[in-house]
Amino acid sequence: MIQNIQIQLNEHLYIKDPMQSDLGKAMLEKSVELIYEIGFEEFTFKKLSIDIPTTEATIYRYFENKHRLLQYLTNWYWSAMTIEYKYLTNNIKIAEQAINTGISLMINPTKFMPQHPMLSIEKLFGIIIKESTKSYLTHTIEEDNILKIFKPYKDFCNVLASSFLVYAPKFPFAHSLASTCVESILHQCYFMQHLPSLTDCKNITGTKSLQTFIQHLIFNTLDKNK
Amino acid sequence: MIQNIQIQLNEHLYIKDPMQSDLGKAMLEKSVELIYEIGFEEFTFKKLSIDIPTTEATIYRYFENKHRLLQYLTNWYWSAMTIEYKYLTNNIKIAEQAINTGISLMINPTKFMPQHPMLSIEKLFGIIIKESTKSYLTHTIEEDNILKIFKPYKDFCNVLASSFLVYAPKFPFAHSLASTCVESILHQCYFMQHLPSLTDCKNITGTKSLQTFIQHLIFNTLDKNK
DNA sequence: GATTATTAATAGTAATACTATTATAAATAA
DNA sequence: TTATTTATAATAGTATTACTATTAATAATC
Repeated sequence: MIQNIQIQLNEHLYIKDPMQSDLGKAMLEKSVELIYEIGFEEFTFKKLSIDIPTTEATIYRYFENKHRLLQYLTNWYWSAMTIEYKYLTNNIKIAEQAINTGISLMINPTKFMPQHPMLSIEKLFGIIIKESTKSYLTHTIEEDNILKIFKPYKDFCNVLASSFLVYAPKFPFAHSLASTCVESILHQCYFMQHLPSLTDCKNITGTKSLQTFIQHLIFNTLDKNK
Repeated sequence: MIQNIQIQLNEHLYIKDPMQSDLGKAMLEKSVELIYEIGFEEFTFKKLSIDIPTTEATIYRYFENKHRLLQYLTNWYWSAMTIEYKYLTNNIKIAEQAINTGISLMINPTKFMPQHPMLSIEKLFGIIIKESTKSYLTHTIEEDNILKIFKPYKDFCNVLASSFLVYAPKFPFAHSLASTCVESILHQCYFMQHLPSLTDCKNITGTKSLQTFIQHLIFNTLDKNK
């Protein structure tokens, strides 16, 4: 586990860097709690300002809108996950083992990621499961992409795809499989909680069945293409 | 292709059945066009009322809110898809062939689904790709689920899962694989259009590469469990 | 033709998303 | 030390959104 690493994020995500002031840090901390509790649609800067406490206008001096704040949080998450994955697989020579580590990390980020003094990884994971697709399923996707807003998410998918290619160098769909796995894990977690008939995985005993399913998906697909 | 089938939808989706009046039908037709054009976040009943034309309050007499209207459209889509899948695979004895039909249908609904006098399947498919997850990633998920709002989506996943089980009766993750495939196809379509580095599939030549990827995913996973 | 029921429009309100301007505090220079 | 600049936050707004109570108009039935 890595500690005390300041994650440098895309400066288009904020107007004023929230990490540079106590008030900004409070915005991040409280926004994670509030979005986790009431959901992104119900979340407003007015409500956040009451929790901090500060004024609505002050939050607007840090973030363009609530959407950018969500992108800030998802960027932080995927940046941290990429660092953690690289760290965890650093001395692993066997590709299969690296991939399994990646699956475990994605399913149980709280077990692997270091505790953060400000951001609750558990709540952040909950936000990633429920809200993260809303950060790119928007009408501003093209502009945001030009600003490199989705780079951390792409980076994570890319390091995962690279591990797939070490295991099966001729596999022609490494990137598609990586993004499918990332999204599938998040979806299956959501379905386990809220729409259990859409999954065979159970929440009990540490989500071991989800791990098995994703292993099936990845290794059976890759084995035919080794 | 099936034609002239009136799809009966869950009555909790609307206050007044939009299919029972010309004004209601105009709401459905114009909402598909408008959501397709400007996206669900920018879509409001006020804007829709100008397009129809009618008043905002009148639309509220048909739908509780814009969220229910989105759920109405996604329910219509998955109901129609389930009917179409059952029709297309009706006389197919070979499970592999049925599954391949399902994949084709999901990737190219416009090729298989009958033209609809009111709803543009092409635009509706675009809405499904970009907006459909927003119909269940909400804080009202539990209440909505009790009202059986997600039944058509579950039904489609279930018929797909059933085909998987005909092909590989011992496979323990048929439902997870079905929901993963459905979501993966929609995601890969979105990534092809907007974030191509997250996929290996290309939009050109009729999305054949996506078909190949999903076939890989399904059959390699199922083959090991036959 | 009168009564009842259905449906749509008018006219609102509270909350949301945002911004221009002012006030306050901190940092630096004279 | 005081004056000046700079950075930061609060005040006080506005336009839009989401929604509703009430009234008006139309159609159906007695």
